[in-house]
Amino acid sequence: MSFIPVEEQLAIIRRGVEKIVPENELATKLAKSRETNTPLRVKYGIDPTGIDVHLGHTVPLRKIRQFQELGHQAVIIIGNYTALVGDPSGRDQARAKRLTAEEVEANAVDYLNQVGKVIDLSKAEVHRNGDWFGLMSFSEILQLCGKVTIAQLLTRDDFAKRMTAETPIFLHECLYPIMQAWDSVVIKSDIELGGTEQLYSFMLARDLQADQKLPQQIGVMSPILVGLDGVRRMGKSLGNYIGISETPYDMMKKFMQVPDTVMRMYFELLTDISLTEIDALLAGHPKVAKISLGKMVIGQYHSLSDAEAAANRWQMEVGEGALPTEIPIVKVSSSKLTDGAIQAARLLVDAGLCPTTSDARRAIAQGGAYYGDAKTRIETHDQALSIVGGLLLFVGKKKFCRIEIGD
RNA sequence: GGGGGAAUUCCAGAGUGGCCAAAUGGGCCAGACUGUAAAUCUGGUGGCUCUGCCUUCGCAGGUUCGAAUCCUGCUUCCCCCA
Repeated sequence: MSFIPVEEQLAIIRRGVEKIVPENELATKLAKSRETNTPLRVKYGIDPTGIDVHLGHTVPLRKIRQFQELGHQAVIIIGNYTALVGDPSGRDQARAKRLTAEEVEANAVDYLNQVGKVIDLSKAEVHRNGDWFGLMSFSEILQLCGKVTIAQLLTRDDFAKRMTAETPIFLHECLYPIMQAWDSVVIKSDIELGGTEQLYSFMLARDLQADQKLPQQIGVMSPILVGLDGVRRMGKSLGNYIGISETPYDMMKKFMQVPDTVMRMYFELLTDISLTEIDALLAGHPKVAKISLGKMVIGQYHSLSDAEAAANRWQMEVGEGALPTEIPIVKVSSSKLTDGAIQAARLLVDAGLCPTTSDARRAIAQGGAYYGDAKTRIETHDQALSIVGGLLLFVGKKKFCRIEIGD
């Protein structure tokens, strides 16, 4: 395997990367790797705490794939032990729930399946950090802890914030960055990928590597991908994410909801097109650009034709107000009908479109409820609706169903 | 071990005896506008057999004609000192 020139590698690596520390060492490492024909070991750690891999995760994962394509060695760390602590990064509270070892392992397997959609797992090394942490004796742990001072830990941004805010920091959380850094020592990483919030751990890893007389890793940090709200980071708990296992159409709908302002970031971090092409797209109509964005990303996880179809369907159903192609059918018992009809508010609840009668009344009172293929507005909550073969019901733009009579 | 503070409707956060289903902001929902973006405007945001009724302000009791507000006990959480 021969490597392409350092400058070319750098250009690829720098794309969509917020910070490389220390920047100047990267070229040196790449040059040395090229001279000696030795792939760099590129580390990425994930804690198997959840199961849905979303686009936010794919940012560093895509970067790994780029490294793989450049001929370097991907090293994935499954943080089955760090997961027992919970990453304190970006959290102002300690994680409420602690996972059991079994849950963590099940998640890990699931995670790898999904990660395999982005990177080439057949060429990657996969380690579980429990493989080494599980074997450590208490005295070894003490020795490890002896390398870091509390003052150093407190310089970490999120700990500092929590100190100021007078929220608790638990002792085991302090171990998190140390564990993460130790992973780098064990697997002898040359480069570690992650979000910008990982800076502290990345630097700590350098210290520990130096302490062990190992070459020091370089941190390559991606910006945090913001979620659908365009403000907060994409995350499961915030419900503002696009999962890579979602259907093409669901993904498309979500892409179209994204604020215009984040399109550039999405293009840069989630697609491979050149910066010039991005500028060209953004110069055109934002809606067109957004559709292209959606298609490009969806195409990475589904077929291009599926992506195309999803875009067309969106245009039809949302852009042109056509009836949805997939309408869930809800059966309503005939025993609830009086002369083949039923009160509107009650029907909305029975159909599952509204959680409570009060909610249904509200929807109707505000003109957000419709019925029939022509989407006639329901006027009053006690309006009697005759149920004939497959009556359509809508509440707002997003909730709808077709009613069938059943017993 | 000692001292102090706090628990309110999705979140933050007012409310210290009746005018409280509970201010305000955020979020969310619906409507208008639109490119189902943003911005803006309007309305809504405990439940119900809905001009009224019922259940809510950590839990359990109590005082009062009347309690989110007062008292007692309990639980949980935070901070400080050691």
